[in-house]
Amino acid sequence: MTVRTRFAPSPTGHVHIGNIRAAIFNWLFARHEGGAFLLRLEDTDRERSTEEAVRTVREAMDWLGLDVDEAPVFQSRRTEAHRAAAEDLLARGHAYREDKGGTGQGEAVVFRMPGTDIAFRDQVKGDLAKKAADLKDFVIVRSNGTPVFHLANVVDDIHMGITHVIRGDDHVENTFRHLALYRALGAPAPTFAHLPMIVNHQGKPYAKRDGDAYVGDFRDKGFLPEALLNYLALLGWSPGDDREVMSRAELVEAFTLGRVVSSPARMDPAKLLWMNGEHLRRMPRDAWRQACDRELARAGLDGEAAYVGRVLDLLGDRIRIWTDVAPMAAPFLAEAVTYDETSVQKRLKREGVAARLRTIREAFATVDPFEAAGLEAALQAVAAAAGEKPAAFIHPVRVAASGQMAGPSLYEMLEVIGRDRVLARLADTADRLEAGTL
RNA sequence: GCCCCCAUCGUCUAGUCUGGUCUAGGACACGGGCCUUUCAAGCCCGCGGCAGGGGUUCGAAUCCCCUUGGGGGUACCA
Repeated sequence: MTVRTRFAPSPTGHVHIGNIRAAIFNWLFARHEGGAFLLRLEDTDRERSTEEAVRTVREAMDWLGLDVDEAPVFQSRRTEAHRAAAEDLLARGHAYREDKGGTGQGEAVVFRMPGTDIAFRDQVKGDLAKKAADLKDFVIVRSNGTPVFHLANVVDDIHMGITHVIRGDDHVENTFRHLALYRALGAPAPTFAHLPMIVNHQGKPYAKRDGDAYVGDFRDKGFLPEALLNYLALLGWSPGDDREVMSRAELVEAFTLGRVVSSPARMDPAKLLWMNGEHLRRMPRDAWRQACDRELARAGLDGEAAYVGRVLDLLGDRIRIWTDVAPMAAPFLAEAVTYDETSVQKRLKREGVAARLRTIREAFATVDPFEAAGLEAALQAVAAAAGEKPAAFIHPVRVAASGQMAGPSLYEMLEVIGRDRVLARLADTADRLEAGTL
């Protein structure tokens, strides 16, 4: 039998990473098994379900590369099938009508639990069982005629031919009811796998309004989809060997439900960032370049292609996330320097720095060609003549020329920034230091 | 309250099913060193864990029980 899995979100807003991880595991399993991965929008809550939200879900999936094999099923269009199933259950004595809870709003359709213990083997958690006494009858169609989640979910999974239900473990209790429903409906039950929850950086469960938790936010913050996919796949699953940085293909190849862990995992932004850097470094050079150019354009920075290429080469591995590109490249592409406050405090606001900047400016002015080797020699000579350590010049020069105390090799950086701008910045910084306007 | 699930370094995990090869391995983070007169990358070193208590056994991270802690469920929500 061909494997068929599905992701069944209710499109009520953003997709947070707990949800998308369920989609990722369903997708990985389907791809690993050579099966199909489907999407069902559980949009029966008409108040909160919007087209906008549906688009958000699909964008998040597209971005992560979770391709769907068949047209998505909209649960709201399957209401008749749900009601028909309820009628069938009623007709065969598996359900009854009752004003449960005495709402006075009419009678709901209530499913009759079989009165037997129910057990199943969860692919992640192992054998799970529930006593008949702990299993109560439940409403499947409200008194206003709308189907309840449990009914709709099961009827649609049967309709879609789902063979493996892979979902969050907040659904384990529901599974006993769903199993009873499958049996009453005369359909074979799928295999179940319940994924442990994932909690945020503070160790709290992801709530509806949890900043930082939406898939779109990760894209906006400059993460690579491959990195998020890889990181999330490793939250609750491991390949069994020491591999961590894995490509999409490697993940698909290695994924099995048996290796999913059963305890909850905490999101670690630091490790995600590290992983992003790893994937960035493995990117094909031209794609990397294109993405960098896009980042620069977005920040309103540009330059002649070859020159930008030189700058980017200089930055290289220092870029760990797309949002690093613009601020790191700015000293090379923007006319005005943006001074980093900490760097200014630490390297410029020191005794004698202004004077040293003027001295080194004089020396640099005579360096021709304005290249790394000559600049280094000049700086060494100036330091020696002044009886100071090179560092006394190196650090202030770096901040004066780039605004930051971190960056590429100093002399190469100066060479790329160019004579005119370097000399101007050294003079300007000395002026501002003396005027106290820095 | 009742029912269910979970528990290895700060974090993610390997190891648990099929007790010994585990004086518990890897990764991120952190500390130190090399490199670099910055930062990043790379390399080396270090720090750090089987929640607690009882059993079973020649032997337990691995099996059993209890406790504690965390999570989920207990809707005419999904």
